[in-house]
Amino acid sequence: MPLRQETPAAALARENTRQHQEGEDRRKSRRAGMGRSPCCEKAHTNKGAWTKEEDQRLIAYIKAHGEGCWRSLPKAAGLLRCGKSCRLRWMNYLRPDLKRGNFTDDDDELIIKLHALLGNKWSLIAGQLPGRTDNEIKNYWNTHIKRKLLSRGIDPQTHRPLSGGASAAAAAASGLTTSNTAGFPSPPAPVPRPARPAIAIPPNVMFAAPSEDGQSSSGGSSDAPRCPDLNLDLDLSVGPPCSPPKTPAAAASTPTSQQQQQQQQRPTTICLCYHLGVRNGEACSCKTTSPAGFRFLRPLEEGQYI
DNA sequence: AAGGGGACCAACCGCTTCAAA
DNA sequence: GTTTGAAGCGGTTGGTCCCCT
Repeated sequence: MPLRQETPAAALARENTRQHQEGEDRRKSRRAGMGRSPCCEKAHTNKGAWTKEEDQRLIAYIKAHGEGCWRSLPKAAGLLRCGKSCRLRWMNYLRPDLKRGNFTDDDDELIIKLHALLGNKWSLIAGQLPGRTDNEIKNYWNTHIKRKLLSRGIDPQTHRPLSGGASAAAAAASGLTTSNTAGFPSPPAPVPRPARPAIAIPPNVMFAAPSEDGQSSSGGSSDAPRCPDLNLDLDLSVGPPCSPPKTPAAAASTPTSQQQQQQQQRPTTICLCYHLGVRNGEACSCKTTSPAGFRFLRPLEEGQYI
């Protein structure tokens, strides 16, 4: 699967070369076509590619003071960058625990399964792949895995078979998706904003393929594109189970106050996220912690799927 | 050898979420 | 309960590299 292997040394060399070639002029003009004014109030913040010196300053500062308070970091570190830019650079490129290099086939499959479960929640997916960043996985998805799935006849958004053969593949490739017909819950569509997933997956979670009729089919036939092999035992819930997800059509409509009331009246269940080490709000919206140490899961919102 | 086009990926923007005031 | 600002996230852009013709 590797298309372009790049060693760290090569990457550095490439980076240095690139930095050399990039002058102030290009830096200034680079974003000329893009939207609103920068997030930072400073007119004199640098943009574009980071220089080696900037990288070193950022690394040195974070080594000395740790991460945090990105807003004030640039000034403290002597960088003419906005905090967001510093954070991004650190998270996506400079962090020492980053793993560079190609994704393995196992990584591919894991990403595909996680995407089937979580949708475009790249940060959550990245959380299951140590050393990988959300940006990296997002790029990798868009450049490799999408194509891989399309070649298998699978819609990368819905993870379901494309109907209509080549024409459907072409449609998917052009950003169109075919309708779902198999009744398997699809991951949240990207637009509008994907639904917040309610469950976070630890790295050791095993996936078992549910078949169309709800039976496990982990050893089943294999040519057909497989739905995500999710074997999440959710029997931990206390009290009656949550209401089943509504249809996508229902999900599309904005909740009325009556719906919101009903939502509030739904029973609570134990939030797995708490035990999985997911930060508050990262995989669910629950906030409270019971005296017994459990956080309670806010039931799925309209249109949310697990 | 040169040019074109696709692939790759760093970095940006805009939006949402969250917590403090 | 409301406001505000920082942090974080996802979508998108555009420069560079590489392969093919």
